[in-house]
Amino acid sequence: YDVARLAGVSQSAVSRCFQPGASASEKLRVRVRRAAAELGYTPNAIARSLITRRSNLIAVLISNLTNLYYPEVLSELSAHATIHDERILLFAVPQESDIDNTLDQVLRYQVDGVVSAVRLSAAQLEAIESRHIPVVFFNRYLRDRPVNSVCCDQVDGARALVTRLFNAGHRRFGVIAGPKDSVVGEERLRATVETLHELGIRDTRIVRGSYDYESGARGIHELVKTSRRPPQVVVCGNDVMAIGCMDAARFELNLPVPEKLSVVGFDGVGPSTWASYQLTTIRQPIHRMAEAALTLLMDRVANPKLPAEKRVLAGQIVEGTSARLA
Amino acid sequence: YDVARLAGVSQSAVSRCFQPGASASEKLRVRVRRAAAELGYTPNAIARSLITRRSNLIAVLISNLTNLYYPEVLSELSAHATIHDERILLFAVPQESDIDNTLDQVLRYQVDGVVSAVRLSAAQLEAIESRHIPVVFFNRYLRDRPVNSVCCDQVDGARALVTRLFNAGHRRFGVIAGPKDSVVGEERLRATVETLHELGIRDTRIVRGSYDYESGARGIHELVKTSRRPPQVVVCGNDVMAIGCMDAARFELNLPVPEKLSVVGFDGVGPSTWASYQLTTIRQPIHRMAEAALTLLMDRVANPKLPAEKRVLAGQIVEGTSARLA
DNA sequence: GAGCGTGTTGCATTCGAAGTCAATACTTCA
DNA sequence: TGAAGTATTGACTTCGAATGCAACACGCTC
Repeated sequence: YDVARLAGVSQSAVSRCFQPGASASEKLRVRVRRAAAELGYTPNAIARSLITRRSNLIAVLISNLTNLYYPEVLSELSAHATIHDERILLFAVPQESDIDNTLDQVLRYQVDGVVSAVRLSAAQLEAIESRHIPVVFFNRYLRDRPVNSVCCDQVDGARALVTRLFNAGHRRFGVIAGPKDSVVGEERLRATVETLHELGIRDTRIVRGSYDYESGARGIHELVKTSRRPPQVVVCGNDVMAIGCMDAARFELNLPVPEKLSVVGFDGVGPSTWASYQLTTIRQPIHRMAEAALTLLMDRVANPKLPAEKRVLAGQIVEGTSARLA
Repeated sequence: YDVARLAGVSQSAVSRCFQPGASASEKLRVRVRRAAAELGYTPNAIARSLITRRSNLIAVLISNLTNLYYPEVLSELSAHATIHDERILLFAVPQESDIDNTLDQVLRYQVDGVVSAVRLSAAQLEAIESRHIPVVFFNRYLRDRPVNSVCCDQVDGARALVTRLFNAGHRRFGVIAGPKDSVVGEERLRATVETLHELGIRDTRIVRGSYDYESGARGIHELVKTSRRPPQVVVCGNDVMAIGCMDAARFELNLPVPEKLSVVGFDGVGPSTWASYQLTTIRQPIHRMAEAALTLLMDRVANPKLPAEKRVLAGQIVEGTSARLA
């Protein structure tokens, strides 16, 4: 401010010129703005947030950026953060193990809020919230504790999809599930298995993957190898595994999709619509989810006493050609 | 600090306990640390950077996160930033138009440096550097001005690849190039065309795309439609367009790849290795490039007087099955 | 023209941490 | 034991901006 002060005539009242609500005459505003422009002055957000106690920074915790799904999430989060005049402090957590170090950094930067697409323990969550920093989980939550979260509905979509697959005549189901530590993944798995039970199908084979292409390919190999007859349909924990599964089925196992094998996925990422796959999947309304996450967060910034809230948005079945649904 | 001060006995000397180089007795350190732990104290990075004039924040400017290539870049940048004890302030620029607003925010946050994967005008660059904030371009640079940048070599890779395609017997070439504002894209286009000229091929058809799947598909349609005979090989400006091109050729134009049409791309993104594509491409050493970018940047933070430097890393040809190279 | 209300502006303080300098405490050696 | 030297510590200032409060100016009414 010194600069502008010397340039113009007044002093730290320059501050008011850069704030909409402050009382400052139009004359002063013009003069100050001109001086600021001349000296190339830019307000210092760091200093401002020191006194304001608002950094306009939101920490986004994401695990694996190469996962196709997360970049879309990040992109949407960024867009909505901008709307709320917040900047994104990105933490790409390499290993679940060093989350504690990451969280330490999050706290140091006095962020206004945290959007976490990675798993946090109750203790870790508590460490953040005890600083009165609101946290919103993205497609995650904690079982034994109310938390703010935005999720895509797993259950309804899975039930509907499985039922349609059943009605189309499929009887031998296989599942390539995600890792056990994914709460939504487990929910989806459970919904699938339960629905099959209700339909009278009990011998569903389940293998685990890690949400990447290779584990989808490994998964279908395993399913084929360990059963007398290959499955007629494979329900995959996400699109990327479904794609890996399709490729392996077609090119390595001689199981044309969808003639001999139906494959369905989950997420609705970009490549699922590519002509080679045309995946039948459940698309997450990422745009809406990001919007909800930011709104939830900013509401809690404005009013910290709001109770925890979980918003569940419905996924939408996208009918591709990777599964016979007729 | 108040907290720790009240808890322990001393006052702002607590600061020294959290710095390695400061003089503080072991006894004090222990006592302070215990008090800090008890009160859940975390140093305030904002306040620190106000006096230190180091925010430990690096702005990363990225245009289109859904582009497959950029998430990998971002992931690597993040990893290397952590090594240098820097955090990433992410700016996903939606439109080239409002870069100025974005840059204004960058300046407000007193970032230590900027990594830009988006196009900046000379004036915009000047606006940043006049604040003594070093800038490193990622796969971009300015023609008429020396700037720090890390690029993947376009020319050598393109020449080698085109020559091999020629030697394999291809004569009718098509190009699906990127948009004109991409400096590296233009360089690659030029290298391709020049090499073809030297090989005696002058009637290469060129169409423009926008680096996404659809424009790859549109591109091959256009190439086929506007020539008497379809090209034997298509050189695409990036992998995603190459994939779009392959799918359209196979499923819409009845041009099996690689039997009737060879396709090559550029980048080496994850999906290029998927069994459906097995793209022949030039892989960018993203890990090394990110490392170089951060090193370049941090060197300039430590010593602002270092001259501009451009680091060009060689791309590596990945031989898939999408092109006959024999 | 005095009194009053409203709108501007300046002064001084505050945020949390770092660093300077001076004042101690402690160590070592003669 | 005392002097010199070193290690540790505290008081105070600084960074840049925001804000409460006081001071001031202006316009209005009676």
